[in-house]
Amino acid sequence: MCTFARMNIEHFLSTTISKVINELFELSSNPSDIILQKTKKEFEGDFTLVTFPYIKAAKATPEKTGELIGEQLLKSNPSITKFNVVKGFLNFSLSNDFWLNEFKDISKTNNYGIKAAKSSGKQMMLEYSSPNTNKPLHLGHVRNNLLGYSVATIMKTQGHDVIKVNLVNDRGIHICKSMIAWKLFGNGETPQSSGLKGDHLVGKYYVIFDKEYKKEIQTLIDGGATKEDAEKQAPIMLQTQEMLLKWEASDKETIDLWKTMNGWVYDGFAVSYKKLGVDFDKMYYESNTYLLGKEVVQEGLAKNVFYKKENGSVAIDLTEDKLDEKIVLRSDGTSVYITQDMGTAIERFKEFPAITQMIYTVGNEQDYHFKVLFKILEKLGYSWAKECYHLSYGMVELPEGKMKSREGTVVDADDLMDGMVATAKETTEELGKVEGFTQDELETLYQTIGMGALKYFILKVDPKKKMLFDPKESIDFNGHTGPFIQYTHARIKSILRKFEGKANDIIIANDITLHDKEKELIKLQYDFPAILADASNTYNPAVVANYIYELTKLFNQFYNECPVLKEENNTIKEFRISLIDKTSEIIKNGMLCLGIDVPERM
RNA sequence: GGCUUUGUAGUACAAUGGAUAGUAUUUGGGUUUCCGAAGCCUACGAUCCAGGUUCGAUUCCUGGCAGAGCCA
Repeated sequence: MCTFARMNIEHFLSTTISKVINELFELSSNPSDIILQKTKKEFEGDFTLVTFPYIKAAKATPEKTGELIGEQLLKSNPSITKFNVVKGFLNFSLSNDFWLNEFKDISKTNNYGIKAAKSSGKQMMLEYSSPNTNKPLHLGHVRNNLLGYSVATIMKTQGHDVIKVNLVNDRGIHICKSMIAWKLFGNGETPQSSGLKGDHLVGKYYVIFDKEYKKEIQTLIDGGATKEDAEKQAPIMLQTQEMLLKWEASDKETIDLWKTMNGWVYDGFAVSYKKLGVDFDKMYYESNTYLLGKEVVQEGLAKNVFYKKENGSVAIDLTEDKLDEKIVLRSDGTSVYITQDMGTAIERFKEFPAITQMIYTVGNEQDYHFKVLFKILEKLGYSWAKECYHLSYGMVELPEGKMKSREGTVVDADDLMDGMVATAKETTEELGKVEGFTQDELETLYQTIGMGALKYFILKVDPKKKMLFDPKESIDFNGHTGPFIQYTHARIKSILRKFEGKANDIIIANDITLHDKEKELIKLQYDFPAILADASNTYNPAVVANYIYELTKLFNQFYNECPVLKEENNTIKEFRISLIDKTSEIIKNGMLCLGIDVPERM
């Protein structure tokens, strides 16, 4: 019964309760109708049943109804030892032995809560990062990368085979802007000659383009041109458009420059990705995929899903679906973004026929775009369209509002990460607890703590919501933060190191009376698998982040009240060692789901 | 202008339609001869406004107000 109960405490309680209320009140409820919740801390009990829904059938007050059900529960299941009623809430407790047995099962399970790799038989593809090769990564990309990586990791804990992919936007007019500016003003500057990181170097010329473009526009306006004309006629813009045409015509010189500059960017990105700790199973490049989708337009026309307009462009009418008309092919025959997205999706499902989900990690500014994309795919008759999901996340805002690259208000990813690591170093040195670390270990530690702070700060927020980042106020290392959790993990490991024996070898005794905090820890540990499943189903790392914080905080409370190494009763001491050993494992695995490492010492 | 979305302590974040709305930070107080004080304990402080549905609304619906995004 124990194993069964461990997997399904709620289920077995619901079954019991359903039976009880059916008998008492002549109802015909199913276990799935029973709404159970965890009892709030302020009240005594483990689980709570809200009795308001049954007062009519019971023909009694909420209090009386709770009493009736509670009495019956006590009789029907020996694991239920007591109950209390507060208004319409029936709180009941499970026995000491029940929870102790619960922990025995948990402690025996290696990597508790995490399913074996690829055990679910489901394969899915998750796209994230998707940078442009005309500028370095900034804070917005950081959120995207951390979110995508974390969701992929969380889904892997459910036994899914997750293919992480990156679709690099490596072509187009914006790429040509950097190229033109470099050609005109670069004097042959390279990452080697200037010591600038490749992506930053290219980004620099993107900014130079913009400045020059504005200057030329102003000159034209001063010469009497309208703003609109000036924007079209600025020489540097004409040159850029010419360059794009040359690129599309595979002009050798243009392609060579493009390859060279993109190469610089990729070298730069590789460094940033490594610092971020993210990786990909497959790279896609828009220069290879941008022509995809044109056949799909023909297909759509043949199926009468698309129609030709008078000016020759091709469109789809989505007004019935509360969306607008969408152009899928311009009158000049060139495709738009959504055309290549359609083509790319179709290609991917051909290439990976087994995938059951296609997840796009893209900011919420593209909500409409993805609604349209998925709807079009559905109308074209692709059955997998319903398996496409837009993992939409909110913008990262600064105190003064949105980041704007042209106004120089972006928070650069590399600067941010370096700053965090430097702060970690300062703080660690101030606290001075790192005797015996080698220089390499110290560098790793600063990296771990600094990145832990940054990653946790970003991932603890619900992805759907926008979040605020104030560069002037450095990210905290105390309280609800990554370093707090890392520190707690290090403390536990310190205790375990001092324990003369192996936590794994401990056989937990049967006659232990649990301390309140011990019981709470077991109850919270029990939740871990459900937390991971929930986070996976809702694509939400914040669920894991907040859970791990709760667990960590609870451990600290426990540790404050219950001695471990100093406990004189050996049975209790060993139980506690086992309890904190499991706690540290869950903290570690939970943090790994967020892409955060936890140190053994800090 | 149309569509989407968000409004919770000074600040930043939580809360399957449920109990006295949690947590961090800030500020005040306490805590270390004792397993790691980046800790623990304690105090102060909030649901944008007006209706509606419900036994019960931060949550769902309608209308305002404010911010953000998308589309022209």
